[in-house]
Amino acid sequence: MTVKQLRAFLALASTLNFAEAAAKLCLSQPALSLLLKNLEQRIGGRLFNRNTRQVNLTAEGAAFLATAKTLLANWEDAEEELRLRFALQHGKLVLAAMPFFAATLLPELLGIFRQRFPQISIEVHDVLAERVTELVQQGRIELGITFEPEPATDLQFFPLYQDQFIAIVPADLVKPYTSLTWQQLLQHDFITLQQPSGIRRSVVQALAQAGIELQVTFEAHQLATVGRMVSSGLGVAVVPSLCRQQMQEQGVQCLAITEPAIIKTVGVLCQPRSRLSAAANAMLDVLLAYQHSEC
Amino acid sequence: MTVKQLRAFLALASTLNFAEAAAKLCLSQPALSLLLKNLEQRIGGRLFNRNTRQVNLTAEGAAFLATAKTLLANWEDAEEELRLRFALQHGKLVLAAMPFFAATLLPELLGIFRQRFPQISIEVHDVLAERVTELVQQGRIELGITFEPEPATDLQFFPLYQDQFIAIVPADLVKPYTSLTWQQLLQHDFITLQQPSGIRRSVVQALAQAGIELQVTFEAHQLATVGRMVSSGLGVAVVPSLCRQQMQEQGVQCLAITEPAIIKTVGVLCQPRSRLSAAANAMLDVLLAYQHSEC
DNA sequence: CACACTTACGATATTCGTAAGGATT
DNA sequence: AATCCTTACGAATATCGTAAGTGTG
Repeated sequence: MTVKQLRAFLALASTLNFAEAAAKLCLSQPALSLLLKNLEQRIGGRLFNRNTRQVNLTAEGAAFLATAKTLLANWEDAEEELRLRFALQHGKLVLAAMPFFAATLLPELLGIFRQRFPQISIEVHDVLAERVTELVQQGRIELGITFEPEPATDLQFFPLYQDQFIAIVPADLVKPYTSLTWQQLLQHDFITLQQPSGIRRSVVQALAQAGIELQVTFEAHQLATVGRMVSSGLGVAVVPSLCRQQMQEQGVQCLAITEPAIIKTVGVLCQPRSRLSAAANAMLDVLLAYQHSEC
Repeated sequence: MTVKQLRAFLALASTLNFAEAAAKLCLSQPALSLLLKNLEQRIGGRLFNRNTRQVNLTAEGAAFLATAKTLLANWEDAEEELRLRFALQHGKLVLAAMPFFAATLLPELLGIFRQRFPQISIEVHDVLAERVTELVQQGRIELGITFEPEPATDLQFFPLYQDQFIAIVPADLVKPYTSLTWQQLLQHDFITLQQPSGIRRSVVQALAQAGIELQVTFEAHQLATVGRMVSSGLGVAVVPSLCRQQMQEQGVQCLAITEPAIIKTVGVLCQPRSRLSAAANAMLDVLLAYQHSEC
């Protein structure tokens, strides 16, 4: 039984008229007639009762109709899914990254990838760490750059590097320190990102473990804003070390911070490599290559 | 995407060798090569990574493998089921019959059918004659065994036999009669089935035509009950001759009845043969064959 | 007699197998 | 050099569309 035959059956079942059905199938009406005749011969019985004046499903045809519909639907869905999979290889890669990463290291990495695979277009979702994980789990993106998550699902996590968070303080607050303790830092007003931020959660969790409760004076939605707030002398903040350059450009001072140090692993969350598209695999290679060059 | 292409993909995925896979498919090896090339072109990417020395699934091909297997399995299962249905090796037949018929002749006929077509399951609705007709008209059953209805609709009626109703009387009421007239019969208390019964309606109608009004003393819902009532000496009754054996087993006497004789045609009500399923057609043949053997 | 499905037949397109070509070990 | 996939090309097959045929209302 061929796909074409099944299409013919369904078209005729829906119209009960050879001419109409043939038009739907972009076939001449005799061609449809033959197609159906061959199908009926193959399965050993009539699917339609027909004379020159009317066409009707037989009992067997009616019983087969529902089956046939799902058969063809599954067939076409599978083909389309496969085609989409390859479409990624041909043209498009979708990934997500935490905003601070998307704004710092990612552009450079994308540049390297693009140089090697110029025919592949890339869509970047710069969304909060939690949302990155969600998108990967939902299969809406192939690669997500985020903090190391619980190793729960069947997803894989490839570490990229370990980020030791740094303190940023106003330039006029510079002292002979090369590093600060949290005790010293918290003598100043504290500025953080607003609630769902992965950076903020990391800080709060680490401090809680050290028995320190964080008092927040100012909150903002974007790191750039936090940087400006610090450079304006409103207070101090803590950010991933990856943001050092960006912060320094905004005129703040960066200092290591200890007791406790906050160290978070940043990496790539994705399906097992074998299930990734060729494009995603290539991108993952680029990301992990960066890691090695760093060592 | 054609069925043949999918078969080619699966064959090659299982062997990872063009020559072997081609042999499986009863094709030349270059033909398989072309088949796969066309498939890959159609879906826009490679399913196998191959050089002249080895063949391997791509990530996309591996992901598609499971899908492809179930696709083809479903396809072939559906086709086979349909084929079996036509070959009467599979399927279900739903029929209805008047209770007195369902309880007398029908089991024997079902046995004959089942012997010939053991793979077809049968659902019997033993319901009142009126309801039998309804079910056929509604298309909820394919065959209905009932009294000959008005020749109204587009349904067909195939007569099976003519039933001349008989009187049943208590054993102690036996007289030298071999038959009774209604006048003689109605000197005794009369027992019938309750109102919607087809048997009762037949009797009432026939008597009305002869100008006789029926006085009913006892009513019951099932023929077996009527039989017991008669054998207990409560009165007399009239039943289809088909019930003779069943009645005699209950210890009543059966006598022909005349003036008027009540003769009703019993047969099969159904759609025109061409609209029946193969199974229903076969059953109809069995039913009508019984008729001929009877003559 | 008109409409709608089927059959017939010639043209086109597809598929196939044989033979030659090319790449990898 | 041997093996195995790919490409080339002519032949067989299948499919299609036009036109004629058939049956039903």
